[in-house]
Amino acid sequence: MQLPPVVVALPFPSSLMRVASWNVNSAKARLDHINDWLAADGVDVLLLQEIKSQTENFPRDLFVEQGWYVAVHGQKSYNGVAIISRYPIEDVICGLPGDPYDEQARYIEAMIAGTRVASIYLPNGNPAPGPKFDYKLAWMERLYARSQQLLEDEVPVVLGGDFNVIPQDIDCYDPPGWAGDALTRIESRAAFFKICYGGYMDALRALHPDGAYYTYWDYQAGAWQRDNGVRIDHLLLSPEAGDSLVAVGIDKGPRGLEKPSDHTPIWCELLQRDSHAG
DNA sequence: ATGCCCCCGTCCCGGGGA
Repeated sequence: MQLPPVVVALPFPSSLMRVASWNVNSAKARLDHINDWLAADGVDVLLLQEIKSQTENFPRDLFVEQGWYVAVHGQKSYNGVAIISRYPIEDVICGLPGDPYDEQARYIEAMIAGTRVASIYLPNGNPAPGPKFDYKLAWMERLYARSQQLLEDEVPVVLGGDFNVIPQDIDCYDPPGWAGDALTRIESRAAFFKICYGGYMDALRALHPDGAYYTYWDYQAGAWQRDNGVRIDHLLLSPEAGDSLVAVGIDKGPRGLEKPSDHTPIWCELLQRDSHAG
């Protein structure tokens, strides 16, 4: 005897919110790629890193004219982060709290459709050991503190960006070759997992616990053609966001274009159980 | 062991990236 299909009625209207992160290695040099990807992907919130432009020079109007909301935290030449959203952006914080003397534009955070999102460009830290590695670890400790603060609000939180951490050897094409690097050192990995064990889910590993998934391929030595990649761009989800995770993936398309960024987007889809989105 | 490649600045090299 055939059983009738099970119908699950959700208590509230629901929709999906698609959040992506992309280190574009210069917003100006990648403007066409960004525009094309926004149009083609159906993304709702795009977290950008390494825009390499001052806040006032970011091509904000180009996106606003197409109906996007934009928040930017930039600086001259280096670093710089931004958020491009289909929904209004509220309550913006520029700069990672915890060090008023830190002038590097590596963090922007905002509320979008009931979800708290952050675009993160974590310091590289090479050469290690050294002052740049110390800066990286101090920055990660501040990020941990901020991540804990954000849990108190009990809202969905997405910490997305270029973390410059290769969490496990499986996330690297050549672990011995990367031994001792600031991206694989035990201190960097410990700081990354401290955030995770503090209550955040690595979205990609939550749904794909095994296998190699890369988000970055060096420009040099044919790394892309040889698939010599590493996984350093991550989406970390608070419990409220993790509970609603339905899909996650890496879009390798943009890395194969002409004049690409050396990173490619990582995205996730969250089920929205309220009326904010969609 | 080093550099390959790419982007920025007021610029034809050097710093930074990872």
